[in-house]
Amino acid sequence: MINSDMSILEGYDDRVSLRHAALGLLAKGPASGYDLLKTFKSTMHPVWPATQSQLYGELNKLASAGFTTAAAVGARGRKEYAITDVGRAELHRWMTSPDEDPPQRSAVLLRVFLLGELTPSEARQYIESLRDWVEQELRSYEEIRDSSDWSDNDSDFFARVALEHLLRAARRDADWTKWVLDELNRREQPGQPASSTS
Amino acid sequence: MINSDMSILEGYDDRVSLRHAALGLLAKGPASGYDLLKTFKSTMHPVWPATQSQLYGELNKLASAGFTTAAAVGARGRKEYAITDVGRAELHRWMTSPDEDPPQRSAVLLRVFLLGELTPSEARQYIESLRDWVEQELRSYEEIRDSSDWSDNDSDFFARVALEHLLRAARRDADWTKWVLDELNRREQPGQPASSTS
DNA sequence: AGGGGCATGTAAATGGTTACATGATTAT
DNA sequence: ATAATCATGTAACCATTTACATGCCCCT
Repeated sequence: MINSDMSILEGYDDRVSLRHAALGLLAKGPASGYDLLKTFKSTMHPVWPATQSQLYGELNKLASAGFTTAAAVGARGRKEYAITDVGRAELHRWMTSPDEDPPQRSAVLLRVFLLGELTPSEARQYIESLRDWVEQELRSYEEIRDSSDWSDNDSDFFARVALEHLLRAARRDADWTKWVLDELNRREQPGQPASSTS
Repeated sequence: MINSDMSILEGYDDRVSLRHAALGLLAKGPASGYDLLKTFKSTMHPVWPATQSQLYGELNKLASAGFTTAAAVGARGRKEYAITDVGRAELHRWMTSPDEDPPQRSAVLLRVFLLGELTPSEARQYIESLRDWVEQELRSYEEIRDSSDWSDNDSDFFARVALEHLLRAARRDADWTKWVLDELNRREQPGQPASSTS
């Protein structure tokens, strides 16, 4: 009744995602805005960062929509939220319909695309600092991997799978920056023919 | 006078980037909104997509800010924009200060992180369709690589470098989905011990 | 004459960021 | 006491998306 027709079909916006990030975390267990905020600033940061302001707003909307219940109010005005059946249904709907995820934008790629507007030396410097940055990022993910104990439950397993994605992305980016620097060298060498990069 | 102090220091927002995408394209040569729109829908799409509405608005702001001049008005009200010296300075400033790029969000990674909320079969299906999707993406980038003739000028070179990034990212994502499917199989095999994924 | 492509614009809604603001509780 | 931490909220601004709106030029 309540769950299947109207509440989902009206006023929804498929493109939203902090909604689903919060809902997803609440699916793992009840929590307050303050609790969730800590998760968004740590674990979730490389996946779906959120500010305090936005999170509290979204949690209120989630409750108004019936996706969560603002359960007990604890000390210091703490509001603990729990996901409802309607909320689980909405989460499930979103998880299984990745059709229109928000478009990806990359400031890094944009800069790379425009690197011809800088001097060769500036362009090289940009790639070099990018390399340093992604290597640092890689090390930080490796540290997370090595300092956590990953058990075999679903939650840890999929967190590990997500981390593996981040690790591989950082490795590839580091390799790519080195490849770019090689290509830049090759272009600057006068006698050398340019390679045709398979 | 006009260029150095006020126009740049007031009302700017370092996080903006469609501004810089448009400015960057205009740095390669004068163009109209309509011209740029075609570029945003093709070449720029995997880098920094933009809608018609947003682009026209931004072009007007760019002109008001003195970063471009709305040069000759041609047939059918066509406005051709050209970058100014102030505009080049602003582009340069942005290109060499990547400090605070907008934070990255990945709906894919978010779903992966929450995959424990689906049944094993649904989770597997999600990864499988992701694999199909990224493989298709990879093929489309390969086609661009193979059907263009990349000359040695800066513009082509850096476009090729950006494309290489997209190619490697797609390959990496495809490999990663296959790794995830292997891990899922391993978890479902009863007698087999789970691998500890280096 | 009429259709298709060229060409620009505006309005409303939403998501995200920054900054501001307030108060309660716990530990020192 | 008072500082740190817990805990939530609001207001203003900006970027982005969707939908609506308009008109000109060229070809057949």
